[in-house]
Amino acid sequence: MTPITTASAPAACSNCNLRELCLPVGFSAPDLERLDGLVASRRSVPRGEALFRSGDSFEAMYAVRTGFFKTRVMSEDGREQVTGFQMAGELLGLDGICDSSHACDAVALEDSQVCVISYGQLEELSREFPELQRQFHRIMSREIVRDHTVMLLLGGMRAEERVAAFLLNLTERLQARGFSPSSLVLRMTREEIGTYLGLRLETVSRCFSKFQTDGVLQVKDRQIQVLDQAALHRLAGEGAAPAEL
Amino acid sequence: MTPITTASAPAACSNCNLRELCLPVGFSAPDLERLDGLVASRRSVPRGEALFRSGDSFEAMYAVRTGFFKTRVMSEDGREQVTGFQMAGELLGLDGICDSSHACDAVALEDSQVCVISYGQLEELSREFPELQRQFHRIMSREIVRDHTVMLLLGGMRAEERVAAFLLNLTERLQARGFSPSSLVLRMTREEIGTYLGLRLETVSRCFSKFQTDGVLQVKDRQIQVLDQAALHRLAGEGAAPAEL
DNA sequence: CGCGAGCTTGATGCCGATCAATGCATGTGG
DNA sequence: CCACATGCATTGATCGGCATCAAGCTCGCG
Repeated sequence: MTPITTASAPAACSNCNLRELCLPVGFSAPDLERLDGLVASRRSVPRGEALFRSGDSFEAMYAVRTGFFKTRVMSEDGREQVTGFQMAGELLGLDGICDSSHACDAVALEDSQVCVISYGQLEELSREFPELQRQFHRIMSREIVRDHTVMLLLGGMRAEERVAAFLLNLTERLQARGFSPSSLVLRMTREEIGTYLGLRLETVSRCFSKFQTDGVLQVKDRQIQVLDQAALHRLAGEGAAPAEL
Repeated sequence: MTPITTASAPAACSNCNLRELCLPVGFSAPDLERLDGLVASRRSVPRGEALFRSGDSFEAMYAVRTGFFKTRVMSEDGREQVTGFQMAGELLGLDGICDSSHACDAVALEDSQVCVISYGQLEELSREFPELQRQFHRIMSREIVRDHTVMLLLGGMRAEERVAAFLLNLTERLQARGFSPSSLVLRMTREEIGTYLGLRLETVSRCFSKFQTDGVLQVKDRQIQVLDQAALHRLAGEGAAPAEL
């Protein structure tokens, strides 16, 4: 159902530069090699293609190696809700475990590459390596906590707060990957942002414009400069926390 | 920080009538006894008290044995978002794994009792019993999928759709526990429902009234009769699915 | 009995959806 | 190279759903 390019390379966690963000956090060099069996192969997903779709049988999980994804669920009447954006080092497919078939679509927003992680392998290695078991649980737990934060956002925040919180979250994650916290390129359209935040694309656009005239942002298409991070924090509802960076 | 009554009883999964809903799904009788070490103790939580609070250090998870809970997150400015309601057989505390401290509050909506499940124990037994490992992963995965459904609801549905979907979800879960799908007693206030659904309590109340005048529900305080389940499905956004039950 | 918590119902107003027009890239085929 | 289509973004005008404010009700309880 998804016959997509399958580029096989000598996949290995032990020499991957994402290992501090991904599943093998906290592994020492010797153990790391034992982990290499975890990643069966890699897979390329061209921009716009789905890595998996709702209903696909669950066979593996995927760690983003390069590129950018969105996940989305659909309602019966065709409405789309984006449930998250995933970048390098983040795991996709956790939704598939509970009933052996995926519950959402994962779509590449740019040409991407993922590591294919067999769930069966992960189960086995988890029994052998408590550290891996623990880390996997942490990742699932973090996803739950993240979802609760989004529920808070969708349930009660107004448009400007949502957009500010969204941008802050993006910059934090980019920063953890070594990028500047003040300059970013959006990988998604205004509509996709809106569908994530429970807003229309026009509202997202207006927020960007407002933030720009207020001197908080510099917006040029998808290129964003954060001019006043403290203000962004304030807008997102945080109690005037002084940015220490 | 939460010195609450600690009623110790001979806790055991093997003779628990919730074992088909809870962690030990699919265990045969002999293995079940090995699982009894999982539940260290039970704990009673009076109505209105917190089982744990955001920031509490994470030491264990909890399976609801009797009673009813809500979980909630707070924003810095004091707004509350209810992230879920939990009934018998459901697990609380999964949010605590990711950074060893809880990220939400769990509050009893009526006098309740929970089984205390040591996370350390669960890790160990998971290595020994692949079935348990699998079931635990399924539960976390299901929580993620559930959260995505709520995001869909909060992101795009209007008030009546939200309330209808909420009621349907409740009746389904009650039915899985052997209760009637057409008669239920709400354990929570209108305000708590609203805070879950991203609505004000007045709006929730108006929806109930509307459903009643439309002949879909019979509402008397917290006592709800579902008169037309098919209509409720339609209202929740499903494409006129004929209820086969 | 009186008080307060929770619920219902009505009147008004605001935020963001909706509708609509324009601009601006990029791509495509004549 | 131009004419045209297409996708994405911006901006304005109007509208509607739900929040907000307000009043009164019911019920349980000290």
